[in-house]
Amino acid sequence: MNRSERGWRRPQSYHHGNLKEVLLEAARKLIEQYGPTGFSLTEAARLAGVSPAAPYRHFRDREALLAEVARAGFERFAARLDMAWNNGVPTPLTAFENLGRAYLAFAREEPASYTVMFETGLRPGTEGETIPAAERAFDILQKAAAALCRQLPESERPPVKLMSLHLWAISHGVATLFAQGGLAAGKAPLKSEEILESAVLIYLQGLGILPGGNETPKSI
Amino acid sequence: MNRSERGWRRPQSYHHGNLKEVLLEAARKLIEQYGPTGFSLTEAARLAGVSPAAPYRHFRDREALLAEVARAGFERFAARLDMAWNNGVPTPLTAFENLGRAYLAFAREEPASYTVMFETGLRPGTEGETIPAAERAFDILQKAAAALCRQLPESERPPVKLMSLHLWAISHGVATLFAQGGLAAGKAPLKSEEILESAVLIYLQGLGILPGGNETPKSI
DNA sequence: GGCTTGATGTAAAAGCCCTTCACATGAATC
DNA sequence: GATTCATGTGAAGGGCTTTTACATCAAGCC
Repeated sequence: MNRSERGWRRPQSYHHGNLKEVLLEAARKLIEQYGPTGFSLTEAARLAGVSPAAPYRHFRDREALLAEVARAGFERFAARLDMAWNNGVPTPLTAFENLGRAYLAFAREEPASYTVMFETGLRPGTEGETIPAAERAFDILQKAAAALCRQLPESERPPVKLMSLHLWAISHGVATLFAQGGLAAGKAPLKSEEILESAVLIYLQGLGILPGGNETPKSI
Repeated sequence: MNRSERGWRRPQSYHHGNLKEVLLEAARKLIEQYGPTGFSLTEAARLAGVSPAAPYRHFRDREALLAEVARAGFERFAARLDMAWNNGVPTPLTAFENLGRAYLAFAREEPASYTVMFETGLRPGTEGETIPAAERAFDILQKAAAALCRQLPESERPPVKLMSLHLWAISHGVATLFAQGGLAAGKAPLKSEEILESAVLIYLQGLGILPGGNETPKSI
C-alpha cells in the first residue's frame, strides 16, 4: 500500500517517484504546443518540477527521450489499431473501415506522438533500429489486408505485402497532409476520414475486392 | 562587369556578395546530414565563412531561413513536376507516370527541402501561410488528374479535386515512408517507384480509367 | 576627387539549452 | 542503526540564438 493510494499528498518530497512517465507526458504536451523543435528538456523538467539535470537519470539524452516518446507511441498505436480491427469482426470490410478511422484518430489525438514516430528527420541515426510495437502495428494492417484478399478467388489475389504497403502509404499520406495541422488541412473540402475512406474504396474496387470498378462511386 | 565574371578570386573581401544563396545551400546540406533539428544557423554561417550574426542581415531569424528553404524548395518542386507532366504529352497516362517518378525523385534528391516543405512540426505557426509555388505544384497534379478523367464518359468522372487529393496522399505517403530514409525504406521488398506505380495503377483501375478493375494486375 | 548613405558584415554580450560532475537525499536492505 | 543504490541538485562548460553598437565598402552626388 503506497502513499498515493490514499489521498495523502506528498509534500515536496526530494524524490519524485514517477518522473519518467511525467517527463514523457510533458514532452508530448510541449511538442504538441511548440513543435518538436521547440521542445526542450529543461522545460519538460520545469513542468515536472525538477532540476534540468534530473531527466538524465532516466534518459541518456534529449534524443533518447524523444525515442521513448516514439516507442511508447507505437505501443498505444498498435493497441488501438488492434482494438479497431477486432480480428475482422463483424466483417472484414467494416473492421477495416474501423481500422482506418482508428489510424486517423490516433494521428489527430496524439499529434506529438505521431510526429515523433514518423518524421524521420527528428531522430537521425535511428535508421537501423527496429521497434517491436511498430512491427506489430504493421502486422495488423497486413492481417487486415490478407482478410480482405480472402474474399477474392485465390488466382486473383494481389501480393498481400504490397497491398499493405499501399494501404499504409495512403493512410499515412492522408494523416500527415489532412488530419494533423498539415499543409492542406484547411484546403481540403472534406474531413480526412472521408478522403481516406473514398481513396481506399476506389483502391479496393481496383483490386476487385469491392464491386463497381468501372463506375464512379455514387456516394462521394 | 563585376569581379567574379572574370576568374578573379576576391581575397577575403569584407562583403560576401552572395551570402543569402550560400546560406540556403549550406542549410540544405546540414539538414540533409544532421536532420532539421541538428541544423544550426551558426554552423551554416561557419560554412559560408561569415560570423554568426551575418545571417540576420538576410533572414529575420532561424525559422525564416527554414521557411525560405521550404519556399525555394516548392519552387523547384513545381518546376520539376511541370516539366515531367509536360502538358500531358505524349499521352496523359505516360505523362502521369513521369509525374509520379518526378515526385519521388525530388523527395529522394532533395530530402532536406522535402522534409522542411512537408514536415509541419518544423515550422509551427506557419499554418495560415499560403505558398504560391506550392499551389502551383498542386495545380499540376490537378490538371493531370483532370486529363486522366477526360478518358471517362462524363457521367462516370469522379470529382477531380478529390481525386487529386487521393493521388497526392498516395505520393506523399510513399515518398516519406519508402523513398527518403523512412521507417520502412529497407523493409519494403521493392523500390518506392514500383510501390507508387502499382498503387496508382490499382487506383486508376478502381476508377475505371484503366482496364482490369476486377482482376489481379499480372505484372506485380 | 571627396562626402554621404545604405547595405552588409563583425564583435561582444545576454540568455537559454544540453550535458556532465561532484555531491545530497532518502528508501530499502542487512 | 549502518550501508547502499537509485534518484535528484547545483554549478559549470560550451554551444546556439538573437540583439546592439560599430566597421567596412559600394554607389551616388556634388
